[in-house]
Amino acid sequence: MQERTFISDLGKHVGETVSLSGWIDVRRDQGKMVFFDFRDRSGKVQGVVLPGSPAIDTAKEMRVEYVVRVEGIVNKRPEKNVQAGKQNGDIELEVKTIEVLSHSEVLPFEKEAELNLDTYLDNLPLTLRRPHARATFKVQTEIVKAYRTFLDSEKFTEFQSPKLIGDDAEGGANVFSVPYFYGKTAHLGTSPQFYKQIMVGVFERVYTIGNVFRAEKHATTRHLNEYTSMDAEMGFIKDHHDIMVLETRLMRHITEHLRSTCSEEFALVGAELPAIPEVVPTMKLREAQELLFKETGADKRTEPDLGPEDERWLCEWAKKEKGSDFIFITHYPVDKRPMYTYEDPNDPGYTNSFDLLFRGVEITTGGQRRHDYQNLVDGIKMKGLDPEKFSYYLQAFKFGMPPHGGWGMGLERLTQKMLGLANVKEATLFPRDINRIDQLLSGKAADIAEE
RNA sequence: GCGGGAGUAGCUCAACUGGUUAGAGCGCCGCCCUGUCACGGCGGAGGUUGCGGGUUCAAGUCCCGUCUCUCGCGCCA
Repeated sequence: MQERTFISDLGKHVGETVSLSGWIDVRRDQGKMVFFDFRDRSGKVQGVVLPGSPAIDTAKEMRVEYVVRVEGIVNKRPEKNVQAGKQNGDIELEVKTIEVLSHSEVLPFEKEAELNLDTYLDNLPLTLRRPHARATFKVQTEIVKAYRTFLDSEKFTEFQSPKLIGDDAEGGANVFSVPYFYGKTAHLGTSPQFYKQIMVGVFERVYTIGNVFRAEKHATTRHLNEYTSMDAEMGFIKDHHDIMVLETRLMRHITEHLRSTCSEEFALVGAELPAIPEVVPTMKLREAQELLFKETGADKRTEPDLGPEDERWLCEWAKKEKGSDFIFITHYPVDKRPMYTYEDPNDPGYTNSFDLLFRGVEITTGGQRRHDYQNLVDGIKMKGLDPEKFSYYLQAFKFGMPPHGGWGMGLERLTQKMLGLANVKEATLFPRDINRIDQLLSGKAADIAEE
């Protein structure tokens, strides 16, 4: 049996007999002869089964998505049949034998057409094979790769954080519970926050990429009940600006990495790489609200946070006025941020924290943390929480914790906005939402069990 | 949880103010086609208009209820 040749390599084998393995992407039956587009992980090529070919009877039976092993001769195409600008547009495979490795039922949707989100999600095992989805997740893979490469080069240490958490010490209601041993209840982690801070005491600079879980019944284009959080935390900072500078460099690195690895995918999806200057526009929350008031008349100056509409407006402003798809908003009020957030000594009541907005949506929250033990205990008490419940976490701070800070970044949101996808679920392989937990059963949670 | 929009063939959609037998494109099946590349031509199958009730001579269309999807808000990444 011939060794497998990948479709992208066929150009090097003109005149030779080769064997390729893959899927039937398109079938064009001409009667006496049949054309196919074959697809494997490396690309596509046209195959032609000529009238006298021993494969002609089999060819008539072939259907889209059949998995086949094909032997044939790689031929240059006649001049008039060359398809300029198309992969393998100058060659084709003259098919001699077709071996069916697997049959396929008829697809329940149109292969190339736009699909409703519902149809797309209900058919993920198939719809993920579509070029648009493949491009999306190729880009996502490269984002993660670039994230790692950059932080590794900055001497960060990657670690794995637990997903089963003993108690929801912060008291949020939005956690999933799971039965644990001896009648205890565990929870699915909503953030690796405490662990990464503890790890600063170990390695100074750490990052972790992992899934987190939010039991919120939200129904928006930017929320998921399970998402991938790309966290980082670093010691020996002066304040939150050190973190913002590093994150800016990181985003520039990711952008350049995508430029060199994913230009085809961006073209296919119709997206543009982000514009990111060396210095990303930055303003305090109150400055942003003033600007909003001055420019639009919308008075949000007493609000403790920005609404989605405000975030979209600020991003448009940053793009138009500063040529940036990104904007940092800093100094959220103390009572709007978690108990570990560092209060700005020069701006009491406000924190050394920031959000990074990208194309209209928050992709990052970050900031400087309270590193002094007593200061952190005060922060916990100020939130009306019980320091006793944080004793495990607090140990790290009793024994010398450097000034530090970090960020959490939503991978799916970043991917969504990079590619201009309408819904974050399109940037998630197997998204979990209020109804969709697993397609292995009948598809919708509501069908599986009543609450 | 609250507020919009939507649900018609396998998919994407159409059906003006209620009015014959609910249509189209794609897909599917059959026949024809030796250069197609989203092949083409001819023919065909396929519908309890989400579900339940109501108004009416007459309901895909109007009303009530219900389920589902989707978008926005809250919360957040």
